[in-house]
Amino acid sequence: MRYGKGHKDETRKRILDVAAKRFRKDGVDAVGVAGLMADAGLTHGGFYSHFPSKEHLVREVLDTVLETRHASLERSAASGKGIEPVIERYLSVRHRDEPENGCPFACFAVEIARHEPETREMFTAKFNRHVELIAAHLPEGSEEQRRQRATALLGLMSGMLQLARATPSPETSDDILASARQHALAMAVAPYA
Amino acid sequence: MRYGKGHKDETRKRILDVAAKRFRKDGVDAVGVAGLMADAGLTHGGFYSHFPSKEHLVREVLDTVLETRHASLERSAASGKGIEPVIERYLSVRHRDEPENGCPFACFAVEIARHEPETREMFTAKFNRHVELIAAHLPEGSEEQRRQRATALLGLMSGMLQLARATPSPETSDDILASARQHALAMAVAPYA
DNA sequence: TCCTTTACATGATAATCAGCATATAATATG
DNA sequence: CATATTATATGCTGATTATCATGTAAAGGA
Repeated sequence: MRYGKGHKDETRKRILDVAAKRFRKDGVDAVGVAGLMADAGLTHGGFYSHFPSKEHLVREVLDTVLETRHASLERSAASGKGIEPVIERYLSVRHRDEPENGCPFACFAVEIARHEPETREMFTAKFNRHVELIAAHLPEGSEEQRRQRATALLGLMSGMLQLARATPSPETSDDILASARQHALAMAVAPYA
Repeated sequence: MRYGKGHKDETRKRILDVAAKRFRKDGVDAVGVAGLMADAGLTHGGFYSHFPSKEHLVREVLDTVLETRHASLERSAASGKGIEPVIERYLSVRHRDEPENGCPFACFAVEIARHEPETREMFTAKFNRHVELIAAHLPEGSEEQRRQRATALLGLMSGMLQLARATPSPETSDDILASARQHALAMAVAPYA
């Protein structure tokens, strides 16, 4: 059946949104095309008129989620409140409990290492841009020092968020988040030596 | 055909070893029982006389790899050379390029968050024990401070190793490892404030 | 009003998955 | 030497996978 103008674009965006959530929540491998389309209120066959393959969808999801994440950080940076609120939000209970809306670095880093070079290069380009943005808002140190500090900060936060998510006991998990916040904030405000 | 004494135990261990490597290299979901058994020089049918299900294998692999890792850290600790060589080895090019023999925290943290509570509790128990062992070899600070520092250290190293693995450009990846080493070593020798 | 276009549905494909039932062959035991 | 045992192989199951070919119905243009 034929639908009104712009209908296909809306549908395509809906598939992307659903995939972006489910890939982060359940993992790329665990999400099938059929289930994905069902979640979007469609049947599986139509998928291939929107995306040439699942792999293409994966790359596009990755791209948009990284882009969205970066834009969000830019807004936070523009607010002029410094990096602390960003860290607090990243290592919050809410972010731990909502991976489907959360950081793509934490969700996809391990998976991406196994994807095609093209996908990995896209990921790295966005990663570097993200690091630069964080570095620009760190106090003290040379540009290179701040870039390295920003890289370590992102690695620390992503790694700790994963560990907090893996831990079933709420108290232990909260402890991990608390340790993470403490060290991330310290790392953000000043270099070590 | 009937084999000599101890043959089945050897075979079981071989399956475990192959799985431990392939799960880390390719991810749990991407590894099928048939392929696993083929890699062990067997056919798929015999698998279920060794393990009741793939899920049981996953848990056992996790258990043994975490145990092996812990024993390795204990040996390093017993050598009396401090924590620095451990950090250097963790954030080495070799460890980055050989995930199949590497740290289970870095490989499995994201996957484990999606597994059954029982599996996650086992993981957390071994994680805590590992943190305690690292903490015991950190200089300065109260016991609680060192525990938190050890947690952050493990999160930092695991997160950075993942990012280094995701990065296709060798130079950029080496940069990430260098940043990680610098900050991990600083975090290890002294508290922040 | 008719006809073309198109967004999606339906149903089929071959491949792969975990899991299981049965067959086989060799060894340990009598 | 005969027999019972058992580790693994073979081949099946039904479910699920990604992908594709064809069908259908409605909107837009004539």
